[in-house]
Amino acid sequence: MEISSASPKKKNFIYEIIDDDLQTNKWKGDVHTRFPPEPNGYLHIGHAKSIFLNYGISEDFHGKFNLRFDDTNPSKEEQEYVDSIIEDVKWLGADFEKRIFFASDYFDQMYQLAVELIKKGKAYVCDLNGDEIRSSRGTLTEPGKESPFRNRSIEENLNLFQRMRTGEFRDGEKTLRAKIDMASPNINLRDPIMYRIVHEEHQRQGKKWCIYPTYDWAHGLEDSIEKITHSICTLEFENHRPLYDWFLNELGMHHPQQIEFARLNLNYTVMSKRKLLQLVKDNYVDDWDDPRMPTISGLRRRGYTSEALKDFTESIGVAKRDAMTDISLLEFSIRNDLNKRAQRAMAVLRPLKIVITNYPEDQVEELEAVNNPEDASMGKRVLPFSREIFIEQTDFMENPPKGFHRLIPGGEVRLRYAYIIRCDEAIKNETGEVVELYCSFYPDTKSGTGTSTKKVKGTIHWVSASQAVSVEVRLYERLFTIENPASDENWLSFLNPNSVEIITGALVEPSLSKAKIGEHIQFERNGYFCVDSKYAINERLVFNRTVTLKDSWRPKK
RNA sequence: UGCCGGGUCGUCUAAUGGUAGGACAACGCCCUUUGGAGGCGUCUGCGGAGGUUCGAAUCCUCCCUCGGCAGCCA
Repeated sequence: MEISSASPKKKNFIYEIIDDDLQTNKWKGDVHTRFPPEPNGYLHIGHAKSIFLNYGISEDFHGKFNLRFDDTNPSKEEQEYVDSIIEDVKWLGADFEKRIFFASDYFDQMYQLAVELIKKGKAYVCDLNGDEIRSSRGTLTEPGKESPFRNRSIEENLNLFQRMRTGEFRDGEKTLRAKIDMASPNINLRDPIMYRIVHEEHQRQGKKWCIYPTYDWAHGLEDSIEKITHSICTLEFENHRPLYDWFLNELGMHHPQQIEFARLNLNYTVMSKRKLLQLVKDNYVDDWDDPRMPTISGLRRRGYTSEALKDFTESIGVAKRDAMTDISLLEFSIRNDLNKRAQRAMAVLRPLKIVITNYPEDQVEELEAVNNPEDASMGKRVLPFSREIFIEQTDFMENPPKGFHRLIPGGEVRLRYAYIIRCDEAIKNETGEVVELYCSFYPDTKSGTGTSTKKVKGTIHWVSASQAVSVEVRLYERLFTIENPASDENWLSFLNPNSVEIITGALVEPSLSKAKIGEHIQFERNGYFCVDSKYAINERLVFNRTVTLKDSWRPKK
């Protein structure tokens, strides 16, 4: 636990801004942030960065944090997304207490404020259609043309706007626009649209409305109504800030400060909701929570912990420069976390049978194994050992490269927690494939006895044949084969065909038969795994590989 | 040809006129009954050119370069 000080330590440029505001008493000591997702998809790790940033600020400065759904577009939003977002935000540990809000609950208020703007002569109803508005907006280098409806009387605007609301017009027939400056070098200020007509049922408001506010009009109002002090968003809204400020200034309302930071980009994946939706809809992945997805739900199912996600977002920092973060930083965070909390177990992914020829036929020994060498309080367990065991196929090589420390013909290796064995004979099938090993063991080399005079380079994991439990294991690789798939319009062609490998004949030690859904376990020498929540049928266990162990072994030439 | 915002090790990020540092990655070595973990070490960076200054990543000028913006999406 850290000692909280009046002025939290400087973490990034946003903390500096807030520090200054506190110094100058700009907000009378208040710090109030929010996370404002649109419920049009599942949250991803980029959202986690924003959530931890906003929630972290509220914690560090003893302020408040709101969860607010920016549900202003009924054609894209669904209740399923609202539910998943609430679950994910809670799972991340961002405590919004009772402060969960919906922009749609402010629609009446927003409507009244729009009327107010019309009365000030700062907004007008425009009859131009979409094409006409676009063509009259001008270009990046040329000013736009003023709408012929720009100078309607206040009375006419009031009347028309009211009739827009009551459903007298068809979709797209009219809009309400702010009257700002069609020649502004900032295109967002060229009489932006505040309301559009959409005859569509809203997931929370039903058929109450057929006009819906646009982001630019709505967002500042939402922040203002909730008395947000620091409205933190991503860089692409930088050009919208003058408009955010314009609306709030004209209305003379509480005026939060918008601050932009660079969104998270991770290599070898995509982060836009549109692309993630396409992966789901077109069945390139199983669902939003597919363990290969960068979604919060996907990462959770994959075995990531919220603590690791938080640690990751803190380690990458917050700044204004566009960045492409290497996935290895994320992997470091999860390994670091799981190393401390995951119980160890023996699991053989691709079994190779060994018969220990000098071990008694019917004998079963119980060997003691530590559950976590990092944490003695996690205790010990018992492993059965017998004449027939399985080891990893990759732990035996007939013609090993230099530096190979595992089993080779005539070579010796230690079986973790058990004995040192020697490989006497490799049995092959008709195609020359090694299918079984005959080995002998040295009785005085039992782990923990200290009676062994032998030294071996390698220690390998194993499971006892008769007690092992058969499970399914899913190994995941990066979803895309290139670092930045989003930069290519043929991004789907870079999907990794080997992003998941399903192994049905893996064998694990018997203690794992009691493993619970979501439990994190390290398969020694293999990686961190997590009991899957979806694929398991009946008694069958399915393990997702969260991440491999760091592997410093490189065959020398 | 417009406006806005950026450019510091391979990656991410500090330094706020005073020794360019950390983390990840990589590579060595040590240790190890997980080729895990841990320990030690090495490597590599201020986009460029001028200027101000005793002193510049930091201030000024110019250049180069990258990103965003022309939805009735957010």
